Amino acid sequence: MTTTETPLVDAKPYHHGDLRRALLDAAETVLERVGPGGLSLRAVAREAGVSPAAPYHHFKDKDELMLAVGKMGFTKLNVALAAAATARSDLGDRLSDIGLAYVEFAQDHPATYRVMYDCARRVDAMPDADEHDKTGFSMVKDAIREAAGGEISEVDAHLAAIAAWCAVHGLAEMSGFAEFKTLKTELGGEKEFLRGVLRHVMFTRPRHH
Amino acid sequence: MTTTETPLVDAKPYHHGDLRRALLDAAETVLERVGPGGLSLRAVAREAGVSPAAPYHHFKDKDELMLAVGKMGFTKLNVALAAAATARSDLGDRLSDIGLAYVEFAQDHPATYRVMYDCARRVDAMPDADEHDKTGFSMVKDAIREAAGGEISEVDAHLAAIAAWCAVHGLAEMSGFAEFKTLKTELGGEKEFLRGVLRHVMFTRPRHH
DNA sequence: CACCTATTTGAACGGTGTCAAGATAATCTT
DNA sequence: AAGATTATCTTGACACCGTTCAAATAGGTG
Repeated sequence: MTTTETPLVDAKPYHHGDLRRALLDAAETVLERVGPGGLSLRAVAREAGVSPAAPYHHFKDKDELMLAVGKMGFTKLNVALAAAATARSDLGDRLSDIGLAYVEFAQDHPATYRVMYDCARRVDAMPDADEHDKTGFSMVKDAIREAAGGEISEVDAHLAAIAAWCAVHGLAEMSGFAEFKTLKTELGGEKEFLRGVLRHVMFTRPRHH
Repeated sequence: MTTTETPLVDAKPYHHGDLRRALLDAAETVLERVGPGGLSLRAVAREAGVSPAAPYHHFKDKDELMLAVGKMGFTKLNVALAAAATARSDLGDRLSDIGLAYVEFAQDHPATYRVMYDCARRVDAMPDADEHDKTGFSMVKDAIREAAGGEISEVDAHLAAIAAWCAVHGLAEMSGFAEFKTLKTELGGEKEFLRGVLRHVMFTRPRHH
């Protein structure tokens, strides 16, 4: 779309063969190896087996590469959330299933998750963040309406969805903190701890009636 | 304590005069000027008017400097929270007053706030994070018990406090997102938006009775 | 074939974190 | 008070980083 309209099948356009894709994969590999702060564009190029200047024909900037990585991450996250939302929801309710999947995704790909939100913070840089968020967001909103049994106003559903999103994001970033360790063992495990917190987070009716 | 036991009054020990303090101040200045990603140790030294190698006699690493900056930030945050917790709480309840102060602190010092949690994530690097968190954390817990009118178990109060902390942290990081803009104007302002979200976040009784 | 365009390389520039050695100034010992 | 000691700061250097630009290379087109 942007540059060469990469041929969709067996993409091996010129010298290397879909370097753009290879760079994205290399970036994710290096990312989870050395963490978000230690990642260098040169290391990504090294991992992909090309010269340090090669990436500049596929991404105008290091930032643009990171942006693409973040976008990929959001796509994967939404897949995981959709899977959790459509699974059978007998044990917990759907809302806390989604929240659990969210936190577990962040725990499984911590560096990628960090890059995702480092990108998302720069609004101008993510013009179509709406598109990505909306899918996850609407799932949460639907689950909230379902949990409230229809007796919730549109704006309250929206606020509750934002609250849930914020809380789960915070939990994703802080679930590893040392202060929570004793409580986790006390409750019998990581998952039980997360469910416990989520039970408090995802309340659907505001106080003050 | 660590090095020279800096004389408490008129601290101008050797050549420059309490360079450690000057470096911390310079770091905060540069931080809020160029953002957390763009901050360089050399720029901090430049701002303080010393050579690039000078900081290495007061901090073993760039990381150690950032850690000290983060610690300072947590101290300031706790001051702000304590002020909000002890103020008259007629308009909103104490819980949402604290949450509001938290988010506003993060909005006023965005780069410092980022450094704070970048440090806090590395648990090994913040051995006494407990000390700092506990003050803010116990305030939240007390406010939760107050809001629940005493009919809340210890573990539920703990979980609710964690939930509130996570949610407010998430809100602090995402309150600037573009998706929330229309809702903000619809609700009549930033503060009203924040109160609205916090009303959903800080519920004190979990579902499933 | 020659031509053109996209891709990749190589070398270079300024900036960065960090360290070793030397210079400088405050403190300690006598 | 004078010399020895120690802490502080500067200078210079190294490797690495992001980025650019001219040259080299290779696929597509006539």
